[in-house]
Amino acid sequence: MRLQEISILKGVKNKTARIQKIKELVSGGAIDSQSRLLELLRQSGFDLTQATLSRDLKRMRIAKVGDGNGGYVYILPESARNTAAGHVHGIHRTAPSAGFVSIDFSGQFCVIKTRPGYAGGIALDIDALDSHAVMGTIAGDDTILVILRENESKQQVMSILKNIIPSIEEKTE
Amino acid sequence: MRLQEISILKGVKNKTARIQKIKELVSGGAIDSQSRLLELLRQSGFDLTQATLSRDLKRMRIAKVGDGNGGYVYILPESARNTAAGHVHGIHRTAPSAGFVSIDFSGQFCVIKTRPGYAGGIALDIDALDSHAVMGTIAGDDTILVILRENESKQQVMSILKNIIPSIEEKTE
DNA sequence: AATATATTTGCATAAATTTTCATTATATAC
DNA sequence: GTATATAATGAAAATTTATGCAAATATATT
Repeated sequence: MRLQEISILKGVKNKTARIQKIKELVSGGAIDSQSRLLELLRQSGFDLTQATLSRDLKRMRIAKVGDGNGGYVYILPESARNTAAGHVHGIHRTAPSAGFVSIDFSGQFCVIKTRPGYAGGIALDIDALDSHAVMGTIAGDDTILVILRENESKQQVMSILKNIIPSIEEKTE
Repeated sequence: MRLQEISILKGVKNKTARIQKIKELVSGGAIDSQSRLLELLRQSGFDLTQATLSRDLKRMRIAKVGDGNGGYVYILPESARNTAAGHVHGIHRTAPSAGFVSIDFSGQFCVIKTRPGYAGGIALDIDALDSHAVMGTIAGDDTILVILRENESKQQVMSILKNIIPSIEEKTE
């Protein structure tokens, strides 16, 4: 039953999970080559080759750009605007969490409060993650409603949101 | 006088002009490789190698991304957001500079290139400044002609335009 | 003007990325 | 279940992109 077992393992660490992990790693802002990303994916238990990774990145529209400091960095589509020339800063580390105030769950809804004016920007960042767990967002001026897919746990959503709002961790743990 | 001649040519087609041309070509959205871009640049009279082009793109933070249709496209930093899957948003502040591509001066004229559709909006913003230095603007779809008053220096005009296009400084190198 | 300093560039090559091809897995229909 | 079509994947080749280095050019200083 060797083959069977292997196939089960592959089923667990499937494409969807891998894609999600790639998003997480890339949004961290510290990936400068596919080999590096591959390394990290393998450390997370994913088994794939660089060829597959290249195809994933192509489909996900993840791009490699100069980081303004002599190196390169991989970025998620929506995050690209942060890299616009003129912002001396690195890639994602800056503001997304600056406007964050609180987060709350109720059923399949998640309500995020922000400082006035920040809701739109943060909602865009959430959309940029393009997570399966997030069905959509609606942003006002200081509130974001995140509509989740059924069967997605709070924990799962939290770990996704952590990518753009690092301070969530401190606030909730 | 061979060397002399060459240096004169290089002076004419200098880095600044090349950078600008690259922006124009890339914003056209039909570049899928550096060799293709190199080809077009050469057709425009620029003489450079792929190595230089690679370094230009790195500095300009131009990125290559999957085009969602099996191929790749090079994109300008600001354009990156166009590649995202469409979601409905409430409020989102977009800097007026989002559509800005390049700026050039010739005598009392200033020509601003924008991404398609942005010229009108940016021209409105320029008009709104109601600056004495700006006599008037004429906008097409992706180009704005700004007519300046005599005796107004480029620097002066630049510093005025910076109010609505903060990234001008870096963008024009 | 001459010298020193920094920047830009091309060439050759290295490194990274993409694609082709063959194979295996997954889903669909019967 | 078996057969057929579709999609995913790895290995290696092909292509594309990045870089070390030296020469050329531009910039600043005296």
